[in-house]
Amino acid sequence: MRSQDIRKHFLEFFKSKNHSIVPSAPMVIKDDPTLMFTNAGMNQFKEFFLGNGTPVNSRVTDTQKCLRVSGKHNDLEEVGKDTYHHTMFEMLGNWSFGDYFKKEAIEWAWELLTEVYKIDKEILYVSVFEGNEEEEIPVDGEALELWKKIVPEDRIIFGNKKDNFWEMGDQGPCGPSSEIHVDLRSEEEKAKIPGRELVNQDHPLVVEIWNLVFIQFNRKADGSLEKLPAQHVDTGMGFERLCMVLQGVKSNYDTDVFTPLIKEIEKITGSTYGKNEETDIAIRVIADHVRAVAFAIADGQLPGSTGAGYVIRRILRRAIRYGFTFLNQKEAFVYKLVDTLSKQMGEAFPELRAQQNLCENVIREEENSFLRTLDQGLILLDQIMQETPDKKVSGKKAFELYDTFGFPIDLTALILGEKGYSLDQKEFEEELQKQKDRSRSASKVISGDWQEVNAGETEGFVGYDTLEAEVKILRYRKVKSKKEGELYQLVFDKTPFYPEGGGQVGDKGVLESESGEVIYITDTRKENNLIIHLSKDLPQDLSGTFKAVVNAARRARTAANHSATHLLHQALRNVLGTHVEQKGSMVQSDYLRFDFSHFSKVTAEEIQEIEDFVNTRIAHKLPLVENREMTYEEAINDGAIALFGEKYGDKVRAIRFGDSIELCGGTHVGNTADIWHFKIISEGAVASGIRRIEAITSEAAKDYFVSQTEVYSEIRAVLKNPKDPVKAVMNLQDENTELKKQVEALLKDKAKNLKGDLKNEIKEINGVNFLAKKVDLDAGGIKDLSFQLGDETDNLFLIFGTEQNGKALLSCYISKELAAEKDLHAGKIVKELGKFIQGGGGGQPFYATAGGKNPAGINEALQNAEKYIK
RNA sequence: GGGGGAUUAGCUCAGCUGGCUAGAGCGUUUGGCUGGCAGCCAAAAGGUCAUCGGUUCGACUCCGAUAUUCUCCA
Repeated sequence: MRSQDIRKHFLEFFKSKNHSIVPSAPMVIKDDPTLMFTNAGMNQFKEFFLGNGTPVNSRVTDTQKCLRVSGKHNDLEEVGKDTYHHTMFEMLGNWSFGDYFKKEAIEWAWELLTEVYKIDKEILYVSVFEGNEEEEIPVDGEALELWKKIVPEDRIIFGNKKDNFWEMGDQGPCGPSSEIHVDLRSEEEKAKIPGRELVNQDHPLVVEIWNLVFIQFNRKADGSLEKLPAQHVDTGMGFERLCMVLQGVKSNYDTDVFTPLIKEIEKITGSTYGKNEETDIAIRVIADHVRAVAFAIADGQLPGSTGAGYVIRRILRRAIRYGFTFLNQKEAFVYKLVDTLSKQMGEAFPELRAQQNLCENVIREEENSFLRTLDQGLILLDQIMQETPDKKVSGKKAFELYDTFGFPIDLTALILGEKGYSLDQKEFEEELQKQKDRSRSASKVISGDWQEVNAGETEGFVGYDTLEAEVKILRYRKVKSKKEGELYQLVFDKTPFYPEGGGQVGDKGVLESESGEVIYITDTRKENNLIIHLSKDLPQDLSGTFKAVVNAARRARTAANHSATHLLHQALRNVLGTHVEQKGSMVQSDYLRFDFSHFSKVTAEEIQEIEDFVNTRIAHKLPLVENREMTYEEAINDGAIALFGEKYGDKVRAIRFGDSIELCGGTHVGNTADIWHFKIISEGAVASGIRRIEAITSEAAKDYFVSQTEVYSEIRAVLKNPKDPVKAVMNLQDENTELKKQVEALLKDKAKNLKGDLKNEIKEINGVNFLAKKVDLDAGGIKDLSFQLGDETDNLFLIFGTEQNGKALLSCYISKELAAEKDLHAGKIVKELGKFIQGGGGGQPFYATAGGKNPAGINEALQNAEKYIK
């Protein structure tokens, strides 16, 4: 069965059991601070488990693209070494939100595997949670009884808390799980060791394929469990593993999910899969990683140096590294695989096809830049080896190479090994750990339990139409972090405060109690679909009704910037072409930032055209037309622009100004006239194929023009109001360089004369050409003069003194030969003479200077100089 | 968000613990030689040593801040 059909059959099966098929959520998570990537099928439904939202259908099924790069069962560094771990994978799942529970979940899972996919019942094992005495959780007897009806008891295994009790995190919904395992070993192997002894033992051919989680508890901050009012089912089946089972192969990489990629890698790199273990690992690493990276980029996540972008960069660099070392790829090649991937998976995931061009460009650029890093690192490593005669390279050195210059540690170890050097791995690990501890303590967040104040559900955001509302506090908690200190997070029954999202910053404002107490709301965010208000303090009395008031001026400026962002988007597509796609935006009160795909610099003329386009629409006073109750399809049919990598609900909000229609949850002005004016202040690149425009509107634009005008008039005033200021400045510059040249020539002339005069004053004393004199030159001039005289006269001993800005300066020059011959040291001499001018000094044997605060002593110092050659 | 590094000629970079009058290669210009594949030889031009401040007799070098950039960690 082809992988495409395996996926289809799964979804169809649950559709026949009254489940709605929903699309995969984006792999990159945008508005959940606790998670960077979707790492399990349940992520997009988290809000339903937490009770923060209600699903349209209580039965849902999907295939979810997931990314795992850390965690108990998957470390990035392990992927590729075996045949069954991945960074990016698909998770097939079926879900019940307070609907069916263990009975149906278990029976349907068995039916699908054995009757639809026709997997031999004899090779399947199931596990049931054995209970945990410490936490007083009983054995999952319910699941056990259900399984007993289907499976012979000798194929039911009891699992401990680690394997069979599922938790989302330290806090939140959790519950026991039942896993289905499959034994793919040969008959001989099975005869030697029974399959049930290998379940959960990390055997590559005895693997878990489906995990059925029964969510029935909530874990509180103190570690205790409470029963949930509604019970849920959350299942996940690894798509790639299922394909392995159904296609009768022994490795995920032998399924048709991976074979096209592997063939292409063989072709590009001229290597063969299946002959050499090192080569195989490299090929698997690349095949796996290119999927993860391409999907992430298609979801809008570019490789970068922070957060999710950094994870993507690391994955891609690992692929490059393996290609570099084991497949001898010294030039960019990973990007060439995107085409194959897009052909193969573009049907199930159309974003891949749409973003193919971008994916290729971004990956190629990233490859080139990393190959440069590697080159640089190789040179540095060579240097380290030269500086290490005992051939024992310290972990500190290797860490520096890794930490500061980005040179991978495994490459360091490999090269050192080849050259017969050893590496202190332990010290390296220690250094790494230190760095981790530093970072962790800097970003640690401690959150307390939610304290309920008023019961009830929250209505959510009501601030499209109003900036003020009478609200009640539903719950609050205290959060402590190094960055922000102690803060309170408050949840209201409804709120006019816009939470940070869709690129727009969260609102600020105040909360007024009936008694007149005022609490400042410093920011508003969204977590698991819950709107959270941040404040430094809590009101004295939490129970009453409060007036929540948004900072209106700030919101108005933000709204102007957000609406301008839409017009800018439209302008870009008009002026530059429809290949322009939004790749990110940041809408604040004082400026806006817009990233978009475009492959060349936007010219000054185009910038002008874009500004004009937007300002024309501002001048046309286009009213806001808002539709909050459209379906996604209706909006798209109307011509609305949706964003890749964005998760849309079943009802969307469309924002329209004239011909600009976008799906958007942000706040906007009522009429484009409220934007006043739009001005681009910068344009530049953020990544290959991605450009960034920064712009300002309304008051900020006014301020900009005012300050620019001020600077301009100041310049004019300084230049005495010339007709053409630009020409005036250019004249000044020309004149300046001309004068500089003249001064230089004059000074040279002067020095020449002075030099001639001084030369005549040189006296021979004891075979040494000696001169001690006060001159009127600065430190640089004296040095110049000294060396010039030194070039022309042998056996020279010079002492110059000068007064500069009320301070005394002495300098001493001694011909090199003379210094060596007579054992003279200018530095020592000048130090001794320095006491006459109340100062100190030093330098080399042949030239030294001293400074002091007593210019009156210069003459005395000069008189004393002669004794050094007597 | 936290740490580390870098910023020197048009380009790629040296310049060690403060003091050799800031250098090299490539490139540019000029002159000479030469029948090519990076032609050869000679000479010259080209630098606010990122910016600002501090320490010092003296700062490219040490310290602090800023900007830009690379990199690791979260």
